[in-house]
Amino acid sequence: MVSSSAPPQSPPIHLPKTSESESLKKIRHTASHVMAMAVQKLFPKAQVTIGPWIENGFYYDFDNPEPFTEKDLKAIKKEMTKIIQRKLPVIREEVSRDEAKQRITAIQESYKLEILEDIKQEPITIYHLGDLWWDLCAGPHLENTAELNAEAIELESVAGAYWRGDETKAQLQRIYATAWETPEQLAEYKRRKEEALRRDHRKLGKELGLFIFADPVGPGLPLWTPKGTVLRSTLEDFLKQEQLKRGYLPVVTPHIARVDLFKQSGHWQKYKEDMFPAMAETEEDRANEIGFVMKPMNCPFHIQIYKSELRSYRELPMRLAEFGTVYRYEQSGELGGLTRVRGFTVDDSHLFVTPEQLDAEFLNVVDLILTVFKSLQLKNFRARLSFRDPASDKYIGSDEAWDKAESAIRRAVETLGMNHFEGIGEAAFYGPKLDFIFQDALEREWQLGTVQVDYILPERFDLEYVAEGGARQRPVMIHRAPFGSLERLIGILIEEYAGDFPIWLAPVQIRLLPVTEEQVPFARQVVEQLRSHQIRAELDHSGERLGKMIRNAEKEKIAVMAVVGAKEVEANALSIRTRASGELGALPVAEVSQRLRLAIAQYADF
RNA sequence: GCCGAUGUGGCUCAGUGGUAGAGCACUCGAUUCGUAAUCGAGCGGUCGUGGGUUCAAAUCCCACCAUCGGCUCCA
Repeated sequence: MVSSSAPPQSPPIHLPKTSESESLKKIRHTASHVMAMAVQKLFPKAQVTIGPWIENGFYYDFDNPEPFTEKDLKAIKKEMTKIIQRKLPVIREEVSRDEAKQRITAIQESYKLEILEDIKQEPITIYHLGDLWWDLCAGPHLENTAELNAEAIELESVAGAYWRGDETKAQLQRIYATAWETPEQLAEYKRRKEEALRRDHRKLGKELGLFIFADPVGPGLPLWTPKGTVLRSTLEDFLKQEQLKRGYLPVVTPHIARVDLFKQSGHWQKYKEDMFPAMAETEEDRANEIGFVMKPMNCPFHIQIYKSELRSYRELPMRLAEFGTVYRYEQSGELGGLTRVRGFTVDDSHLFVTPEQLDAEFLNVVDLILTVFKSLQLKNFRARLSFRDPASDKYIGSDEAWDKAESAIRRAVETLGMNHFEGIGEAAFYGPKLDFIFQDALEREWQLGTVQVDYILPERFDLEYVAEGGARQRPVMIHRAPFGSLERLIGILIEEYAGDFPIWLAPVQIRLLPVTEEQVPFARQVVEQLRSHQIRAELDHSGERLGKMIRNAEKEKIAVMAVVGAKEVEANALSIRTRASGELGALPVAEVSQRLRLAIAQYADF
């Protein structure tokens, strides 16, 4: 249905996350058991594994010879309703480890046996549904299945999932479901999911004509339309200005380089499989790994520029910056919209600093990143200290270098008193990071900005500077990208604004709507006048009626519309209508121009 | 890469074995119009691609490609 008015406002229904509600925890634990029991009733060959709650519902992983279908979900739901109606008491029982083992062996559930081995404490708790079904579970649970409301439960989707999240292990069938206290809550949850779909950047990107993907070009390789390119370059210009103020030096480097460059940096050894295959002239070259590859990162290039001359301590910190487009061969199943692509542009910079400058320079970078987020009105992010996993061998460099780098990041975060959490195992292979994590419309998390402290690449590339007094010393590198990826940032921004960009970012800042053809010459002249002030103005010359032109502008989410009729021509004025506030009445052309320029300069509304 | 679903004109979708449909968009004509759709006509599709089954395939089967939901991965 198409409606011109805002949806009717009903009293808001509070939807807590599972972690915030004891009641939902019980409901979802119990619902998950009921679902597992239903599945085993209908699919006797299904083995149960785990079935935890998640923030908006729960899932359960089964090992079943056949994947479940949509039809199966309906049948399972029906069976669950029956179980609920049987009013089975949920009984908690404590047993010894041996007892638990015996019982599991008796019902031949091999996955459960593995789970039992992981449970450290004793006694082991078991929850029964009447005397018909039981599962190892820590609880808590409802007291009776009848406390579940079958009308407030929905089985949402099936998906493959690896046992223990390990791709070398068996692939299980996961059923995602949700359960609430009341059907009204379920309806509200579904409404919000649909709402989220409306702001999905893939949908809006198509509707607003910002970017496309083309089959002949290839997956994960976005093409930017004129409107999308305005967005991109506006963001680029904005950051370039900020960087200019902070002493960054622009550089430009090529898209490809010899394999050797990445052998020296370590990328080839670690990420060969994730790079586009090398371009080799002969099969012999290919066999010897001689050739050129698309760059997966910019750092080795910037390092070459640093190395091209003998550097003095007087030149440091040296901040080399570039919007560098990189190419990574992401797994096919991982691609999605603009958030995960195979070619993307990093607002990259590499800072070469003395060890003494490190702390201050790190703080400068974080300050820049926070300034950028503030200007973009991005508030909903979390800062993650991405450190190495001591148990993994995927890193290069000495423990000492890592310790130094990690403590530098920790010091900076403490100095700033910034909210943060630690992500062990989230570090880059050459160093720890401070990452800024955002959510998309579907509540999936993505890394945007990042700052990394690196003692290791300077070592690998034998970087030096001449210190005061003449001694050769090794600089420290900071890798940083406030946007992270321009593509991903734009994806997040589209969803954050739901397509309603602030004026300074909007591809079209004002559209003139002439009431009849009579006003077209005047409107054309006004458009030219506004454009001469760097305002992105355009004219609707469709010849449609006013109502239709407004409708089109609204659908395209044009923030400021200017109606031009006979009266306006007479008064050298524009009747302004904004998406946000509706009709504002007639304003002199000069004032409209002035207000637009102010809004643009201050990242504000009209 | 793995599991599952989906793929019909530019867009949104209908069409489950018998000569390809609708709305919007686009083009043309009429209308010159004041804050979310003026009326009429026309153009447009080898039904993702390639094989197969059949007298006959958008529809059934196989493979591949792409997209979506997950899993795994993410320098």
